[in-house]
Amino acid sequence: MQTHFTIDCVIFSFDEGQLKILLAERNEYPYKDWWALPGYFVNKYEEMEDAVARILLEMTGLKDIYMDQLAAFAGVKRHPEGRILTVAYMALVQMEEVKNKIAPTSSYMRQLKWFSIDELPDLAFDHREIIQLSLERLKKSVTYSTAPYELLPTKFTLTQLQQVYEAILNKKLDKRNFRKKINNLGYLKELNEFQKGVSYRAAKLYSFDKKKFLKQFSQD
Amino acid sequence: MQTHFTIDCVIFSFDEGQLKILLAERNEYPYKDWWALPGYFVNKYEEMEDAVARILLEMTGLKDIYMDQLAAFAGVKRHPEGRILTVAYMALVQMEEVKNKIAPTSSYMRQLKWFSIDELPDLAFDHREIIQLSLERLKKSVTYSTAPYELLPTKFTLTQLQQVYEAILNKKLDKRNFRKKINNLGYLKELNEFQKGVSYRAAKLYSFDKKKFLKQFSQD
DNA sequence: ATATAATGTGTATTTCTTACACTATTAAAT
DNA sequence: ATTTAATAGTGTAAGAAATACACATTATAT
Repeated sequence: MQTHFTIDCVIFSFDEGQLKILLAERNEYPYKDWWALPGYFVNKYEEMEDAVARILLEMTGLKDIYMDQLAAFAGVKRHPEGRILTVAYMALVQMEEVKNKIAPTSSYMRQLKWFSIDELPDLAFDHREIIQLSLERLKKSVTYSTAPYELLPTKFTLTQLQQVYEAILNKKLDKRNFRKKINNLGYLKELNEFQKGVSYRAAKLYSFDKKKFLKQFSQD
Repeated sequence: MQTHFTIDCVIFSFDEGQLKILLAERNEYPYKDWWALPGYFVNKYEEMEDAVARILLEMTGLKDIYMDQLAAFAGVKRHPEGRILTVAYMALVQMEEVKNKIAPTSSYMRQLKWFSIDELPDLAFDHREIIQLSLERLKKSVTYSTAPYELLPTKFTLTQLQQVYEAILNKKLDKRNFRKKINNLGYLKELNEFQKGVSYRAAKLYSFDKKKFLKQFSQD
């Protein structure tokens, strides 16, 4: 009637035109030496969301990360020593902000590494299934959540935004149609700034107006 | 590092043109005499889904009920005696099938009663929040899940179907536009049967072709 | 000056969404 | 037999959104 209680995080970022997930190499049985989602036990007097924030801070060095609960996984056979219930969360970070952090190690985790979502290794426990669910959730929410903008820097080009959409939806989009749609969203701000450091025509930068976004979706 | 583990069910049905939820009157502290979602502890060696099925059978007398996990609720302060993690599920039943069951009672539950969703009593714990979430989930999924058909008898009229949509979406729909859309779904079967026992023109009956439905949604 | 690599733009077609009102059918009441 | 009451069932036009599709523009590097 009691169960162990952990949280696991599917931490996404966007880099080199691809969605990536941060995985940890386990240094503990079961599944020693396997790759797994970062996660850990929730403390007795700790709120679940605080535990997620704690893990995210430990893994990425960042606070106030976008997070969204996916589901609870509680299979009796998930762990050989009896039920360990895990609540899976999805988190989104900007690669720029985490790239230069020193990956922490610990007794139970040998290293952290970003994997492209189409080059994932074999995974411990039911973590493959959790990732599958997170990808579906991300796909469904792409047009009515802030997800794409959580994955991009605050100033981004429309091409970058399109690439994020394409990575999440896992299909190519038409450039002109995409821009037409984007223009009608009403919560993107065209800046008077341009991309720098590229050896070709610099693209205009845009920013995301979260207030306007929230206003739109609160009316429905 | 361990927690109590329960499941709670938001059991919906459709009756008298309204969505209804089955609630239990508690006979135990805390929240003695309050109304609450039906739920109970998950046994040590019992799969979570089996526990849900067990509760649903107990409350409705039915097996093989549609169920869908909503989310985990794990607030430290949910229960005065310490964390009780609950995984909330949404279930959908046909009122006809449960109407004549004898509502069970037990030491911890005084009675069961169906409440219309806009006449809910005060609720124990965070159950109001759980119901809120279930309503939003139901709304989002109405067009791409089998939800409307789980709430209706196997043979139903288009007016009944429209009423279910209206109850879920909480708004009136135009009859002609609704029927036009429904006609294009491709997974409804027009039967050569008519409503009986009404004192006005009898409406044609339709049935839901789950196979066709699944085929359509597996291609996306 | 030229080559390169990506940016940025318009139109025609089709599909979907919305708004809107009357006739048809059945049972019950007279 | 006729009338009444209640719901079933039906089409069209206008507007909005989605789709398919190709080329001139601009900044940098050589």
